[in-house]
Amino acid sequence: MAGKRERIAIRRIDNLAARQVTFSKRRRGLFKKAEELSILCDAEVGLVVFSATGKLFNFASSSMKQIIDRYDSHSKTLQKSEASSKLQSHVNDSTCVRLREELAEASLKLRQMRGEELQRLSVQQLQELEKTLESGLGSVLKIKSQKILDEINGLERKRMQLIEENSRLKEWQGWRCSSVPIQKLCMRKGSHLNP
Amino acid sequence: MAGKRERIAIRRIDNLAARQVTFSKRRRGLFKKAEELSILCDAEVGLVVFSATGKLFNFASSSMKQIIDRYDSHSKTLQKSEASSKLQSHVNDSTCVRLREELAEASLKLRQMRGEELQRLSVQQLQELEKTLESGLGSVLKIKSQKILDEINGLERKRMQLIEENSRLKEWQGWRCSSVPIQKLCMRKGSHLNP
DNA sequence: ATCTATTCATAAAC
DNA sequence: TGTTTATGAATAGAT
Repeated sequence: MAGKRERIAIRRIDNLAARQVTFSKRRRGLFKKAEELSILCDAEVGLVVFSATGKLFNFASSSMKQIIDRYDSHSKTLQKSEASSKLQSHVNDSTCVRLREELAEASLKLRQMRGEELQRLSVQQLQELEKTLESGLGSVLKIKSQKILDEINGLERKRMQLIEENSRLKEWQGWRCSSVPIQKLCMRKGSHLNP
Repeated sequence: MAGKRERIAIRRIDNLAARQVTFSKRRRGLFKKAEELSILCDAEVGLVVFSATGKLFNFASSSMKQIIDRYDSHSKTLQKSEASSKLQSHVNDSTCVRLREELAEASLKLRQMRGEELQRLSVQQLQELEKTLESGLGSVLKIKSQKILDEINGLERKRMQLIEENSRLKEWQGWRCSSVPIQKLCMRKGSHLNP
């Protein structure tokens, strides 16, 4: 028979063998779920695990480098000094530096527009942001309703076309039933302006 | 009643709302399991997730910087100790290209949030943008009123301090006018608990 | 590694 | 978002 499973407390497993077994099982589960999340929800996921024995396991929905870079640009309290030697050369490239700075600023602004990291803004800056957001929202609403109207009009136009085509088909059918010679039928069919 | 749960296929969830709900739920589950693994098995775990909307979520059993550094030192098969300048510049170029792309995307998003270049967005995308803006606006308003309240409280505190100081000064003046010897005045002035 | 009994996670509905 | 419920999944313990 199999084991009577019990709930376990979340604290370090003392027994080495049990700990290793659990590590294997749960690590697989964790990586599977990480991948599922990235696929199901269109998210970028990076997962790095070092076992107690120092072995590396990792998963990245895109590439780990890209994810780490993106992470760095988000949590950009850190400065150039901390970059790994691999990245040093990039930092020394003036174009890259400028791009990084611009990107950092742009993503800060984006995050602020999404309502994050507002604490260090002054009341006046918040007021400006509020105005910007309100005006943006206004434009979005305007364009949205415009698009919806367009869609409705498009559908209406198509409906009318179908009605027209329908009546033409009915007319055709009427002529067919009354045994009109093909030639006359063709003439009639072509003369839209002369019903 | 609750739902009759069915298994779901692991592929991108098309419906936006369902995708967001699933993202929230599974993200929590994933982070919980990441933490449990690190505690149970004494492993070093780093997890980074970017939602489809660009929001960052992360967990690190120690510190993310430490984990990334350790990851870099493990995964560096391509050491740059004496890498050719060709390879260097290539890496640099591709980094720049990526940075440019990210910057372009970020500034497009910014402009769209400000209400520009909305024409090529679908109604659904506009709807998402609308939600984001509304939620951002909500946060801005919240933080703003919070800050204003803080300012008011600060002013009130200062006002009270001034009133207190004022009454002390008046008292002093009273003593001065009644020609109290300086010594007594000083004693009295120091004894705040004994007016 | 394989097998269950059980706990846990979560899809659907509200 | 939070809650509930029925069900699918993960996994602890045993083999």
